[in-house]
Amino acid sequence: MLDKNFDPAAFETRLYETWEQEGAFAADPSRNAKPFTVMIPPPNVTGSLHVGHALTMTLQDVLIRFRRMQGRDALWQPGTDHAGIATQLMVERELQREGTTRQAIGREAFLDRVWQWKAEQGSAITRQLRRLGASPDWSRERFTMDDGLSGAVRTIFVRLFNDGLIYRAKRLVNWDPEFRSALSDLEVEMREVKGNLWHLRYPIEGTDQAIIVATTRPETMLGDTAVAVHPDDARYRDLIGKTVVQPITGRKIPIVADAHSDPEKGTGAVKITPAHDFNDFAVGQRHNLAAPSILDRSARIALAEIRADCHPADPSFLDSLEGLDRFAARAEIVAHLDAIGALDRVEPHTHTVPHADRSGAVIEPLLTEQWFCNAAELAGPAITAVEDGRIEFVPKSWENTYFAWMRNIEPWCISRQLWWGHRIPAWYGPDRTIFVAETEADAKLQAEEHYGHAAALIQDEDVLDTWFSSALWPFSTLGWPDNTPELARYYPGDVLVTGFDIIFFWVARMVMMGLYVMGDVPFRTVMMNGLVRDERGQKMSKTKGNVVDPLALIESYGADALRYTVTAQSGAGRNIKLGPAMVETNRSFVTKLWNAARFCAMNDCRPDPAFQSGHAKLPLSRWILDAANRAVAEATEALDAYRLSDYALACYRFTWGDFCDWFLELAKPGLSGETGEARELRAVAADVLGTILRLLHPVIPFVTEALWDDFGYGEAGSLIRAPWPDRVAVAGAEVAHDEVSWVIRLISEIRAVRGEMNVPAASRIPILLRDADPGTIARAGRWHAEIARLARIASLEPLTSDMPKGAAQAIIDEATIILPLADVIDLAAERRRLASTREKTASEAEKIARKLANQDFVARAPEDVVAENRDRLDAAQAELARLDAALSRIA
RNA sequence: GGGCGGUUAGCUCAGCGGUAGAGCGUCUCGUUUACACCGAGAGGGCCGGCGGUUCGAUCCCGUCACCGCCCA
Repeated sequence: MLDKNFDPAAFETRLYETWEQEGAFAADPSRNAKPFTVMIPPPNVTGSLHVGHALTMTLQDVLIRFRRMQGRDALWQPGTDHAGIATQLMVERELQREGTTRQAIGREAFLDRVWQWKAEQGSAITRQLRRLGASPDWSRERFTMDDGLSGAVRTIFVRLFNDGLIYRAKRLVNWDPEFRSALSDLEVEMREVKGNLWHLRYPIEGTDQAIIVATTRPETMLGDTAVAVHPDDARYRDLIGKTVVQPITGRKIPIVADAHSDPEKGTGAVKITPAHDFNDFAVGQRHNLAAPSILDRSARIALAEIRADCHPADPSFLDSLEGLDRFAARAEIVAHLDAIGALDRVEPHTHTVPHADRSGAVIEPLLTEQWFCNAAELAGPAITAVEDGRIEFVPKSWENTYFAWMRNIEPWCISRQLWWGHRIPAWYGPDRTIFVAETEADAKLQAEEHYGHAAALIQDEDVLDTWFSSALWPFSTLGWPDNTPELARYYPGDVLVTGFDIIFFWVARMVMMGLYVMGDVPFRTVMMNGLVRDERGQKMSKTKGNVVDPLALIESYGADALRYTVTAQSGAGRNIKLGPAMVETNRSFVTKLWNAARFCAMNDCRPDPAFQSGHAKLPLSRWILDAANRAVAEATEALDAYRLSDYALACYRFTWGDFCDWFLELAKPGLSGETGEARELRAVAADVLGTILRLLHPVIPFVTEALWDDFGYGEAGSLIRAPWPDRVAVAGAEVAHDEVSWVIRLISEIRAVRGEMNVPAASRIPILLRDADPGTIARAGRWHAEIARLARIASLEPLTSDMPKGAAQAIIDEATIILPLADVIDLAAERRRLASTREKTASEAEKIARKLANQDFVARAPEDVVAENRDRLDAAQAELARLDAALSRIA
């Protein structure tokens, strides 16, 4: 006997271990089956499961379990990403607590510590994925720093370098001064910050005039090499070409005309600091300006590069700035300018400031030598692949975002000044000649050839952007560059599921690398999932304190309830709102299924291998089997089209609305006993329950597998591999459908009238049918017991004598249902009820009549639409007549 | 400033040329061979505004408003 409620804690771990131990998640390249491949977007190894993971991983698991049941050789490739910055930060913090630093212990010892950390704590997220019920092939788990994957990184770096697609250059990059590393554009987050617009007076040489420039970053003025005005700005036309004297450094700099300067903003004149601003850098290039840096790698003032050109009025002030933090320097400079009368005014100003998305530090554009990847070149084929449909986005509108970014892609800065990551396979000779090779030995050979003798080489200190290795994931995990059976079979994959927030990190770069290395796209479909928000639609954040912990939700309501909730909420690509209340609500569906099964078990509805659903005879059997067919079709179509919420809802409707509310209720009395009919009903109940369990397994794997086992549909833990249900031809489905639908409508009508007339639930009333066809009367006779029970009536017979006094009436098709309620009926209320129904029907009829009276409609609308409206008008008018008759009877 | 998406029942969302839907919430009734994490019933909508196309518009087009996101 099953417990009254499903207790997830009692099943989840055990079932999961059974699956995993029996190899149920494993792909098998030797199997003769079509593969279905999903590459997990590898979560950060430092991460722990958040609701975003819960969403995207659930959706992937639904897809993979569905295809696995369809008999596909399903590979869901799991693993984690070494997350250079995040992981290094984690371990550095540990060291800090121990009172040491990575510099103090050295690179090698530090890397040992990171690996140690990874061994001890790097599997949190994979453990948590197990709690969620995710079913990737753990035996193939990979880590981006594994030997094989690291080898792939080196091989591809060398190949790209030799093809001229990777190069070293001194360019302005996004610099994280806290972390002291370059970052890519994508790792920078623009945040709105309240600041000031400082209006500064720059004297014009040889006059007593000054030009007022507006800036949000006064400290960078030390590196100014020009002032720019708009060429069409009449206010400044005469000043173009003149020289101004930078108030602190005394450097003489030109006023240049450049369209970068916006006449509407500030004063229309801006100072140009090429080494500390991306726009200014471009202006500098157009006007051949020098680009001296005035900040070091920790964003402290460094005067070395400007010393030579300085003629400060106050040298001691300038000297006092050396080594100051940029924000301290800002305060000093503003105060000094104010003191010397160079501060015109200060205007509060909100502007966007780049921040490092990991460390949170304000990004400093800094001129440094870095490795770059020519992304524009790689983007070409990646754009074509989406244009010509080799890759499709779901929903399609995301393709625009992809195109927009890809068509304006900037060189990708791939070097990071970190220790944890793939060390760049480049070595420098004594004269800084670069030798790029997969191994140091190769590099030495190259150097020997180059110099004519052996030379001492020093390897580049830097490592690669983590996303460089992630971009190779779809093939590096399959053994590339070796020609493994896995690579041949599982590349390209079928679908990549991910949030739109990493469309550029993941999708774009994997497509570029896949095409470059493999000559083929990495996946056919990109399914975008939305962002998870809290119950009020707010973005979750630690500072807001509205973060929902999926593990706590699993703890409280079970993994199935969480999985069902996120799946049902996940419209294609839209944001989903999630909170405990929603999961709690959806848990009731899991409970409902559990209880329906419990009821079946109590009535001995067990799977009967001899039963053939196609041979069912009872209309009720045929009706539910036919409805099951429709549910199977709907669910399958929805899954095929990646409409996972439609899939979840279709299963819900069928299970709750058809199976529980009507089939089980109508079948109840007929289930017991040893008649053939009872046996058939039990077999049908078990058969349909089996279909439901299979349909729902991808989304709620635990409860379905527990029931599968309990009912003996298959061996313990075998639902995960059970075949996906197919439609089964049901004899007489249409007739059964008409018949049972009529019964349902009749019961519903009677219930509605009872409800509105406040007939006590306990009172069993007789029902009469007026004007009913013989067929209807026969039907009513066949279903008498069921109707009597569910509509709580005493009898159901055709009206043969006079109309009883004080009766409520309702219309069903040609017949009028009569509920004699002489004692209890409120005639006025009944008249109101009938009149209101009449009103609705009349207005409906009038609307259709008006439509049909329109000659244009009749002439131009498709014939079937016109015919349909004629039918509807006939029906409405007939019903109207019956309602009028009913009304006149109680007038 | 450029682009994308949204605006449908109190809430969350489906629908997307031809009869406006679901779940939750609300109200009423209810212990009847599973389930109160339940059952039965009811109420609730000028489908954001204004134009246009069409025989017909929640749906297509234009425009405006508001909201969200991305890129400058």
